[in-house]
Amino acid sequence: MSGNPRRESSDRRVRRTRRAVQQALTELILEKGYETISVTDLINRANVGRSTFYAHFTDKQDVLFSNLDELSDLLRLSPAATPDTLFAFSLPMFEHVQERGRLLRALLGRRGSTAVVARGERIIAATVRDELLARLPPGSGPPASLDLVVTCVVGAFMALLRRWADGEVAATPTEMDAAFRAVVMPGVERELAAVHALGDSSPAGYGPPR
Amino acid sequence: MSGNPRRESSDRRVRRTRRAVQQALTELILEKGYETISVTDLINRANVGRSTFYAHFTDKQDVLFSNLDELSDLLRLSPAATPDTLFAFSLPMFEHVQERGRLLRALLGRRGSTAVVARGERIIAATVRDELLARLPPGSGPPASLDLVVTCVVGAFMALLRRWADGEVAATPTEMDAAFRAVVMPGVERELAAVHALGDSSPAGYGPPR
DNA sequence: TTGTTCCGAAACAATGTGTTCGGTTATAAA
DNA sequence: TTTATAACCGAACACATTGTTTCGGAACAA
Repeated sequence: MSGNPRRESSDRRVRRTRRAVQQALTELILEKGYETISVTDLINRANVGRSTFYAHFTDKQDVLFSNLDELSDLLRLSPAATPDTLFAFSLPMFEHVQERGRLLRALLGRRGSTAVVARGERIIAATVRDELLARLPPGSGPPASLDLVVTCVVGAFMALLRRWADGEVAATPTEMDAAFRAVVMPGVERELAAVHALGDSSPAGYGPPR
Repeated sequence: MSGNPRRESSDRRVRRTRRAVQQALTELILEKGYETISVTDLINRANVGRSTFYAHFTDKQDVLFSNLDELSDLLRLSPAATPDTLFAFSLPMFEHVQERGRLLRALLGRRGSTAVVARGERIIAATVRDELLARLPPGSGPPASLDLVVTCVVGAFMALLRRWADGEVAATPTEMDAAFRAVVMPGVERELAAVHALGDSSPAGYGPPR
């Protein structure tokens, strides 16, 4: 039993221990990738007793998440702060990933953690959903297709981000953002227009462009 | 040393053993999901000795792939067979996943195998790439943005497929296909038109829709 | 029938996980 | 400064998983 004591402890020893483990994790991620790291690796690198580790963290994943809490806040940028452009998160996100450098790239790429990707996916999905909802006629409820559109958009974005983090593509954040928008925006705007035209929340009017 | 002896053995015992293990795997996947299955689980369920298992397969993953070889062929449908409509694979794919029922859904969903998803991703990416290349002016080489577009499209498709396999969305294959096309096609067509208009392979003319 | 090949069982080393416990030491508070 | 306390270490433990090896016996193709 331990988990995350939300706030920093007053005892210097626990701060020391927690930081040592967290830092050991990021070092090891960069060296061998997240999945192959064992708790034994972690405590050796951190110079921390086994029992001590389990007094602070339940898991390898627990350490990872304790490191990612700050990041979650950073991801939650501009939910509807700029209501003029859709998907405002895209460019800042690519930029942020580039700045934070190797760690984030290691976590998002192929040798990274499924859990981190899933977490990011959830946060971005919520953001996209909110943005789209704000663009819909206020009266009607969310159209049935909303979640599918959100899934598409987030899927495309995360795929770009993952490939980019893997270094398989050489491009600037601006180029990545442009590619994302170029593929996704026309379809989304057309969707929004269709819903507005129908007035009602009846969403079945897709049909292939044919 | 064993791996996959491409063809069926003539020895009945070998066939018997391999099938038992393969079937045990699919049963266990449906019961507990792929990731948590251990080799020990497998040999207990299959009633097969430990040494026997390793005489036939190198790995848990080896068993999985031996089961999936047929599937790979099924995925490789209509690469350019119907040059009139883009992304012809989409609808048949959704339909196929629905027909094949629980096993494929279990493999693709959240509790499924990363390896399977990655494999499917690669195959579909190759298909999408070929389709788009066929639509480009024949003289010029592939524009630099091609791979990004492919990544977007495949990312959106796989995200839809995964969510659907997870049962989080109740929709028919036709509806899924329609959602996919509605989001993705307008942007892709606009891209293609842009490249055609520029005549040359210079692809930098994106720019956010602003 | 006969020689080959496969099979099951058991034991094995190696590695990892999560827990417990007694002794030591740093820390915060008095 | 003293002191009670909470955190630490390290070793040992039980347990699970993996992949290898070695048998005698049984099924198989010819």
